[in-house]
Amino acid sequence: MLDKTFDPKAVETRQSERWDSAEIGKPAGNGAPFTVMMPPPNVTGSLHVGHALNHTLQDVIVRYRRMKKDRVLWQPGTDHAGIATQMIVERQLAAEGKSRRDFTRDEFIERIWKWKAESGGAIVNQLHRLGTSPDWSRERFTMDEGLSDAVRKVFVRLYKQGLIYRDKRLVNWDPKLHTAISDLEVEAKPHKGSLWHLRYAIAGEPDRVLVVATTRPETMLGDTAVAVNPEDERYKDLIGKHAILQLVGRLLPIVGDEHADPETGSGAVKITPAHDFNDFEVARRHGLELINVFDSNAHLNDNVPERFQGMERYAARKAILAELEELGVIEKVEPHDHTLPTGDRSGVTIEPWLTDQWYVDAATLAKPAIAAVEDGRTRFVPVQWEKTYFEWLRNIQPWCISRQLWWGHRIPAWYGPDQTIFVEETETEALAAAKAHYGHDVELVRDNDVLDTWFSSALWPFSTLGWPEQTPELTQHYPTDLLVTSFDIIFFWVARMMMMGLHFMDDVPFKRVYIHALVRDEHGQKMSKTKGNVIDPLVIIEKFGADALRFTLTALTAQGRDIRLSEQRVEGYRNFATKLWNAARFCQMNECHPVPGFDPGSVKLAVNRWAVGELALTAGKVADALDNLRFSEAALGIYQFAWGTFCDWYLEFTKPLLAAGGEGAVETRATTAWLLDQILLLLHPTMPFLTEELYEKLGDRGGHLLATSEWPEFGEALVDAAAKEEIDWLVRLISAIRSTKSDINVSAVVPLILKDAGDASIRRLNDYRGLIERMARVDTANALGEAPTGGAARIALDEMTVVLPLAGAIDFAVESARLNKELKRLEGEIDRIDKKLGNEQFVARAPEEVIAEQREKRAEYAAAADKVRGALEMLA
RNA sequence: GGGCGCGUAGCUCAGCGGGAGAGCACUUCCUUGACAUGGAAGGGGUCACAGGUUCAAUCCCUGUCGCGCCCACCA
Repeated sequence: MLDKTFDPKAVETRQSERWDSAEIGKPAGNGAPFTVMMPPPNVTGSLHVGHALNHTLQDVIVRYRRMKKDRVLWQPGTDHAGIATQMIVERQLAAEGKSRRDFTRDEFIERIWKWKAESGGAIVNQLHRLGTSPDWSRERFTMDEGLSDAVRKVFVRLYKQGLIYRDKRLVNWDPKLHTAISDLEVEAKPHKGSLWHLRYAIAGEPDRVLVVATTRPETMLGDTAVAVNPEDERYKDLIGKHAILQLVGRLLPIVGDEHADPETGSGAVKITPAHDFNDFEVARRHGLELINVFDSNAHLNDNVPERFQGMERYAARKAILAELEELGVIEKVEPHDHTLPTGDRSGVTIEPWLTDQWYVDAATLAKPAIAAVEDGRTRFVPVQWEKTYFEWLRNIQPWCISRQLWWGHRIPAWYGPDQTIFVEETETEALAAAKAHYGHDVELVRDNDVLDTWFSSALWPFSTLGWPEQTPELTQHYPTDLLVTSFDIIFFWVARMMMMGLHFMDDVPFKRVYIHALVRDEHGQKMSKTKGNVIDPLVIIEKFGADALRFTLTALTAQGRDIRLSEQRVEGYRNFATKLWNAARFCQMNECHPVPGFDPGSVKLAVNRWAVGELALTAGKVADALDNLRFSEAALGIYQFAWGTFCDWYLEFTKPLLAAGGEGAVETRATTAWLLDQILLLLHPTMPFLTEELYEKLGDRGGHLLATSEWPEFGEALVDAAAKEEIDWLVRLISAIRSTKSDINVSAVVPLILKDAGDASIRRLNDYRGLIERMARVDTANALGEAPTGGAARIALDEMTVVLPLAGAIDFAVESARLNKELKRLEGEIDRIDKKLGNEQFVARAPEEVIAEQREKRAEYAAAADKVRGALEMLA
């Protein structure tokens, strides 16, 4: 016998172990391949609710496809997360009073690997708790040997194809982490700053001054020009002359450039080509000098007057403003709201800085990636994300892929004595190439930088399948079928996988991309550690069970809206698990055991024919929802059937049939067991633990659910229109009786029931209502043998048998309920029209005939309402 | 400055061209045997607002208001 309640903890541990030993994640069978690439979580990560959502959705689909007998591969793994991981270990060192610089590069990397071995796998274990079922035996890490090999090959090929190159240009420099970062890793943070208006003297024009506005006075030391708009009448004549930068005694050419907007500031703008992306372009156009004034810490370097050298950037600002003040050239200072570029990892303000870095020619790689979505080889769900994707790819900038870190894939480039670059997969090959180039052996120095983490993740869909080897997995599982991820990494990851996949595999990496919502906190804020508003899925699992969490996340996943997770919701769905558990318990107590070879098409009783038909419809609905990635629809569909149809109606209808015994009971037992089984199967993708446990306990099927069952598919054949009509009628009838609570009905019916019963246990009048409900069910169940005609029905309730002329009462109940409803609707309409006619705006703006029409409608409704009232009175 | 999305019951949210829904909360009742993590009944909604299209609009179109997010080099 099953326990009285479902105990998730015990079940989850046990079933997890069963699944692991059965290796349910391994691709099995000869079905069509179905492949899903797990977005590799950072090794530094710990399970947050976003992972929980992401992996639940994938697991739902993957389990569903396995039940459909596809050959499913769900490829798991973790990402080495360059900066994040290095930061963790550096923080550990800092706690010991050391820094990365106290170690050699190799020692430091050794230390990170050690950290990974000890605590890098936490997230994988946590995913286990959720019941996720990827093929753990194929788990990969972006820095493991095979994937690193793929990274080197890709880098070398792209370099030789001219799609990777080294360039000196402005990068986003993080002065705290001492590395370049890509545009995507820069966040614009709002900042309340000041705008300083400064007067510049003009060389040879003692009477003129030029006012220039800036938010960053400290960069003045690197100014090499002032730009004005060539169309700007105020300054046109100054073009070609020079402004005087008094601080350093430098002459700044005044150039005419479109970049200067006459509407903004004073219309004249200072040009600092080495520290501003726009100014850099201006300098290119006008051949201006570039003066770099910062070192890697964003402290002033030797290119500035000695008194400023070594100053931190904000200290320098103060010092410079003080001097300007003294010079009396500050025209005015305005408060100024703007945004500051901020490093997403370090949180410090990013400095545009002139360095040599490696770049990917993203614009070229983007073209096929755009085309593939345009022609539908890859589809986004929901489709509106395609717009975001296109927008970004069509305006894509070169991708800066080098990072001045130690943890990551070291760039396979070597420099000769004269700085000639040799890009090869190994040092040996580089040396050979150098020998060929120079004609003799030379010493090479390897590039110190590592690659952006996203470079290796971009290869994930084929590198994990064994590329560059032509493995059977690669042939069979690429392109993959589905990628499930959230919108915030469409650019970081999805777009780049598209580019790399198309370039190296000549096909899209995935046919569908499902973009799910972000899980937010109760205020709709993105959850983050710094805000301290994180809901820990492990705590939820502990409290309500993994199934309840999974079901909640699935039920809340509708398109186009973020998820605000509440614990109450999880609690509600935990109750659903309990409900189902108890339904199973009921089946067990009533000896409703699965009958081998049971044919749902063969049942005879109307109630059973109805139930199997409803189940078939539900199965179709759920499958359709899952096929189209409408997760909430799938979850709620099965919920509704299991609780609303099966528990609330079917089990109640059939209680008397079971009690009566005979052939009807035999058929009903078999049907009940079968229905419960089908519910378990339909629910399995969302609630794997509960369903697996019940499946195991309710029958001996010789193995776990995925191995020994199939997804229920019945088509329309099981739907018996006559049975459906009959039982639906009963359901409506009973509902109508229930909802008719007027004294007349209760008092009209109850005495009839009680006349011959005299049951001493019924004491209070309020009991009557419960009795009616019960009776109605007994009645209908008994009536199932013969078509309910609305005539006198036999009522059996325990030992008491009452014959009563229910028909009149029932008809009355139904009719009055209908009329009441109709009346309510009509009165609502009248109200609505009255409000409309009372609305000044409407009366003022609507044409005469529209108003007349409304008046007419009102009269019609009023007349109809009167009729209904009359009918109700007659009934009474 | 562009783009996307959202405003449906007290709260969190599904839904959608023809009967306004779920979970939780609330009110009343129910220890009869699957389940009080339950059962039954009920209250509560001009589906943000205003126009338009339609026989019919919460749903489609336009505008307004409010909210959120993404992208963007404006001193």
